[in-house]
Amino acid sequence: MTTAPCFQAAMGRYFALSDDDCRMLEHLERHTAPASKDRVLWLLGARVQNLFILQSGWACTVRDTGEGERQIIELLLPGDIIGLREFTFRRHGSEARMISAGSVSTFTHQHIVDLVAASTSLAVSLFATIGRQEALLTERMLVTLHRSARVQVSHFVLETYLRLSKIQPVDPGRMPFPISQRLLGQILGLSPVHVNRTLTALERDGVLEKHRAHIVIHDPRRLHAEADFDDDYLSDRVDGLSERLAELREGDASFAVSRSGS
Amino acid sequence: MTTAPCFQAAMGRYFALSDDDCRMLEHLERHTAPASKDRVLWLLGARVQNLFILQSGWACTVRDTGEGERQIIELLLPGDIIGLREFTFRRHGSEARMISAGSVSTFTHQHIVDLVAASTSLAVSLFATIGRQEALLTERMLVTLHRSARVQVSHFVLETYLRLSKIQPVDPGRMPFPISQRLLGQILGLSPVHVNRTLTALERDGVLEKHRAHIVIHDPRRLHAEADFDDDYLSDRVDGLSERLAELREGDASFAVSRSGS
DNA sequence: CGTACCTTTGACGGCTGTCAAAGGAAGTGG
DNA sequence: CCACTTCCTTTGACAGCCGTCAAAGGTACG
Repeated sequence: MTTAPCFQAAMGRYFALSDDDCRMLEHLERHTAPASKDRVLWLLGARVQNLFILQSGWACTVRDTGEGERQIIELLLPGDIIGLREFTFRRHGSEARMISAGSVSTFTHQHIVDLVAASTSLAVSLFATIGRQEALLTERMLVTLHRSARVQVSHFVLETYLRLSKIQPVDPGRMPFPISQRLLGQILGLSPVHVNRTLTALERDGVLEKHRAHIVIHDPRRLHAEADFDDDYLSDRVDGLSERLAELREGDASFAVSRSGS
Repeated sequence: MTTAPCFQAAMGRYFALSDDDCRMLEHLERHTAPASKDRVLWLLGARVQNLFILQSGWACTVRDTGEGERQIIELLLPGDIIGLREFTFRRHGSEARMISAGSVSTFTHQHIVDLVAASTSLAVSLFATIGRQEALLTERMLVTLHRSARVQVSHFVLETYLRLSKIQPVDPGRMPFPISQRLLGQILGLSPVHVNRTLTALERDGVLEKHRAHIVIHDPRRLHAEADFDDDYLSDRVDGLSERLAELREGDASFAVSRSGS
């Protein structure tokens, strides 16, 4: 039951947080419990209530698409917040479940409102977080719609490698990857058969080597080229907002004042 | 230079806004100017600075995908805010441009910070807005990855019809639709040739009839079936948050207080 | 009246899905 | 420690949706 401030680190990626901000984030991570593989965090159609912070292990949100097919919408890694995109909805439009065993912190959607009310910088950090998650989704869509299966697989592996590297050092020669070929197909919208053919080809060409729960990246540069990768969308850089936050903190409410009515 | 409170109406979809909130939104819509067809609002890679409220006309955000192909990421209709998903980024990961002539209100990303600082209910409404935009993207991805071109086209037309209907009455027999077949292909990830074949088939079967700038929906119910449509993701219903906002407004900061202690 | 863009149609090819079956690897219970 | 079950991986054959290429007709606009 570690209380590694996983989420604090993630939220602090965009700009420095105050001590008060950190205390509030700690509060969110207070109720942490282990979660087994395949543990369901919420079901499709369930009333929105709880959000989660993934402390360890991998998770995903997923939708069934008629005819028994499933599509993974987002892959969540440690430090990610689960449910932010849906916290203003009445009911969940997806299912959320653990991919591997791990642990999650639980809190309610009303806590998010409290956070937003209490701290502008945390609110903006949440916008930054949701924006990054959406950028992942956008990039996935671009790749799945316009690139071959080979590029898709390469792109996803590299993206995941880069995301993981942000939260912990990762050895390209042995990167954690608890994703079966079937699941990989559900992430990319490919059939498991074709995923297998693609992986076999990538292994034959010495690009990477997928094992049951890890991947060997033989040549990161080669993979980068295979994936035709442009990593702008993974950037945590924010611009011009921290300055504005500082001004607001110092009482310059030039705009905010004008609201309360002349 | 109308000051139709287009955006206020959109922001008020989730829960009632106070007079102060409305005044602040008016402020955002102060600088409104006409925008011609194909007017570029920002370019890929440009520094993030301005956001826009689409007062009239249609717009989109778009990405080039190598090899001269383009993918429309989101379609923006009157009342939509343009740039919210990227306002915490340093540079734009997309291009934004007008699809048809219209008018837009312009303000800076720092204004969003001011808004969030000044009003919790507006901040939460912004989260609701960004969440709905992301839901559109998710649904588009599910349909494009797993359904035939026929379903994709039907789904998109119906979705657009329902979105439009939320902001103005729409006659199914003559719905505005300033989208060329080429553009429709860029939205769905299909070739213009195949879009044409699909539309031809849908017209032959009496489902709809696309003209240069409008669509005739012969039988909405039939279209609904063709699209295998589930409109949950278009819901504006929010749950449990307005109550919390009211409590906070009345000074109940039970959570916010507990943060700084024990 | 010409230019540019949009729409339409046909032929052809390929990437990827489906179906089917067999071999492996991991976990379970006796 | 072994049988059994279940899931994952692998391979082959075949089909189909959709992209590409090409060309012609239509429509708006200057």
